Amino acid sequence: MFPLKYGLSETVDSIFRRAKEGKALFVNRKVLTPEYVPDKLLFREKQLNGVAEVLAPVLHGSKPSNLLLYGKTGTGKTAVAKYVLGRLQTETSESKLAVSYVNTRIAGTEYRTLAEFALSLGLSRKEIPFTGLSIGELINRIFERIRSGERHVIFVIDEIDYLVKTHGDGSLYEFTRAGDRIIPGSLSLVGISNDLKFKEDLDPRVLSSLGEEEMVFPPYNVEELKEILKERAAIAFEPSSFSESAINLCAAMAGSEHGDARRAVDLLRIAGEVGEREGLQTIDDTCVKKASDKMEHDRIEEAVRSLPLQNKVILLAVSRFIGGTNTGEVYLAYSSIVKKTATELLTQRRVSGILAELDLLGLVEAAVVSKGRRGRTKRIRLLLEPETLNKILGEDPALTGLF
DNA sequence: CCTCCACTGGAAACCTAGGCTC
DNA sequence: GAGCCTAGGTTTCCAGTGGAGG
Repeated sequence: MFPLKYGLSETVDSIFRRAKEGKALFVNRKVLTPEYVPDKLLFREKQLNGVAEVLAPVLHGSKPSNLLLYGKTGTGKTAVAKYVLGRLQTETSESKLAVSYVNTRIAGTEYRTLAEFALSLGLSRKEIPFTGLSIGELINRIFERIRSGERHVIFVIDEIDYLVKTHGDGSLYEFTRAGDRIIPGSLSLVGISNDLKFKEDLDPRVLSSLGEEEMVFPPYNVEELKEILKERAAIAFEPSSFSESAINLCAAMAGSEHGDARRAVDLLRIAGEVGEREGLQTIDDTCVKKASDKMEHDRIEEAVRSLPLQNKVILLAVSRFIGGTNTGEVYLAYSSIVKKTATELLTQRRVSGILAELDLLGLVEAAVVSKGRRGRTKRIRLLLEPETLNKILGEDPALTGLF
């Protein structure tokens, strides 16, 4: 085998040894991932039946009403939609039904949302290029596809509020009045929204059509979260490898946010990973607390890493001020850093905008304050450790010279 | 009560990189 | 190849503003 040349191998060995000796806690880790849709969804019977009732007409060949699902994150909207659609597809083996699911925030733009929809209808990459088509042309191709296939299409638009907020409701308008243009096929929309107020941004004509049927998903309470987690934990983990109080803590932490089941499940999974890594026999409260810290830490690291170069430089400029500063000072610092890189200098207007974006990501706190005679500005404070920031920014080849 | 600072944030126009049709 | 389209990031321009100091 390999000679033990490096001191490091000691640790690698001990990690492996610990992993071998330590009991595996997971039997089925997948059960605790966000993609998993359980066989039965607890505390959502009403919503399940409601969605099924609305979509059922498609089984005898008529167009179901459009449907809107509301509720905060982790209240089971997506799970319910996917569950019902899955069942629907097994009920109808024939090719007359097509079901598409797109998350607009993951797709990113209106065009990419529609392109993804088109691809899922069987249009090829050649017919749907990355760019170049107008939205109108894209919609034409989608409609033509539905019409010629004589299919009943159910299009689930997840995070529809994001689409409307960032790109308006133009394409929704087209969809809701497709009507004659796609006969003998049909198109039904299922919109999923985290934002209860997003209806205000909709054209009234779109709203009346899209909201033919509506359904609200209330947050889970702590007791319900406990039940959900117990159910999942029983499948995911070895028997008696988790403490009841760890489950309760996961439920309580997620419940205190806003009854977010996704967060509760993530928390439990990561707690399990922590326990396994430390070679523990059971998952306890400490694992959960560590998992919670780790999630926050990972989220921040990933957010910084995936930032565009300019945003990184601005973040670096912010980090030069301990205890807070304002837009003007950040801009000055930013200007002098930019000179040392191969980057273009942005205007203060743009930097101000980027600072607002960084605030939205939770990397920086940028609150607008008035300092009376001395004007109005944003009070800016870095929300992560400068050392963490330097470490991550140091990985960027375009910035290495600065450290 | 008034002024006036240091910006904010909306709007529109511009630029680049891609692709369409004819 | 000309003339059109898109997304997405940016610049330019500018009216608007909360409140400390006068």
